[in-house]
Amino acid sequence: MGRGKIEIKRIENVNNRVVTFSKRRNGLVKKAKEITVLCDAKVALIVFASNGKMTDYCCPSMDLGAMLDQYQKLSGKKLWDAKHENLSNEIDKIKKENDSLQLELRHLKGEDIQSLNLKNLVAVEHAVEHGLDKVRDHQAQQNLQE
Amino acid sequence: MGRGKIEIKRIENVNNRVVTFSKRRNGLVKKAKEITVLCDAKVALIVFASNGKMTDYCCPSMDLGAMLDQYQKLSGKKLWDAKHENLSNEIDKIKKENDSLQLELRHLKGEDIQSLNLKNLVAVEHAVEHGLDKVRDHQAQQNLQE
DNA sequence: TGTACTATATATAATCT
DNA sequence: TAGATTATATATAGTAC
Repeated sequence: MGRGKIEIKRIENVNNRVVTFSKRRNGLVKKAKEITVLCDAKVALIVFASNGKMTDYCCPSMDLGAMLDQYQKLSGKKLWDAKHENLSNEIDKIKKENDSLQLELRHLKGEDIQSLNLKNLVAVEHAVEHGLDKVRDHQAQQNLQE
Repeated sequence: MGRGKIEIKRIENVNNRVVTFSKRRNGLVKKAKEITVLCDAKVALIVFASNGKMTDYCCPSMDLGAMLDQYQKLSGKKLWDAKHENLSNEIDKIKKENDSLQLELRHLKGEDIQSLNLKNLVAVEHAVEHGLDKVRDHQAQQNLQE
C-alpha cells in the first residue's frame, strides 16, 4: 500500500518497524471504529507495541467486560479460570446448605411437613419436644434469677 | 474504497450492511494479523456482528487472558477483579444468612439459648410450641390414614 | 451466507523535514 | 520521535452469481 510492496514478515529495521507500527495501529483503530458505525457491530481491540505501550478501542455500545462475558459464553473458553469458578462453586454449595437449613427450620416450625413420612415426622416431633424442654428449663432459671 | 464513496454512518440497507460487515471484518482481522507479524505487536480483537455472531483474533505470542491481565495493569480498569469482588461479596452475604439460620435453628432445638433474654426466650418457646402442635396434628392425621 | 469482478477510495512505504 | 508528501498497493462498494 505504499511506494513499494512489502512482504508480511517482521520488519528488521527498528525505525521502520516503529513507524509502520504507529501508522498501522492508527489504521486498525480507524477501521474498527468504522465497522462499528457502518455495520452496528461491537468491536473490542487491544494492541501492545513491542515496547509494551498499549492502545485499545471498545465500541461505545458495550463495555469490554460485557464483551468478554459474551466471548466466554460463545467460545466456551474461560478467561478468569479457576478462581472465578471456585467462587461460583462455593456460592452454589452455600446456597444449597442454606436451602436445607431453611427447610429444616420450617419443619421445626411445623411448616412444609406434609412431605414428611411418619418416621421423619416423629423425629421432628422429638426434636421439637426436646427443644421445648430446654427452652422451658432455661426460662424457669431466668425467672428464678429475677 | 470502492465504486463510490460512503459516509461513515450506519448503513440502512440490511443486505448491504451485512455484506459490508463480512468484508470489513475480514479486512480488520487481516490487518490485525499483519501488524502482529510486521511489527512484533500483540493484538487481541473481538467482533460481534449485529446478529450476535462472534469473530475473534489473538496474536499467537500471548493468549487473551495474559493480554487482559496486562490491560488491567496498564489501564487501571478492572475486568474480572470487579467480578471477583462481587462474587466475594455475595458469598459473605449468603454466609451471614446461613449463620443466622443456623443460630435460629439451634435456638429452636434449645441450644445456645443462654444468650437469649427472657422476651426472646418466650418468643422461641411460642414458636416451638406452635411447631409442636402442628407436627402432632399432622402426625395424628397420618396415623388415621394408615 | 460466500465468491468473483472492477472501478475507486483509502492506506501506507519510502522519503524528507 | 511526529507530520507532510506522494506513488503505489490494498481494501472495498457496488454488483452479479
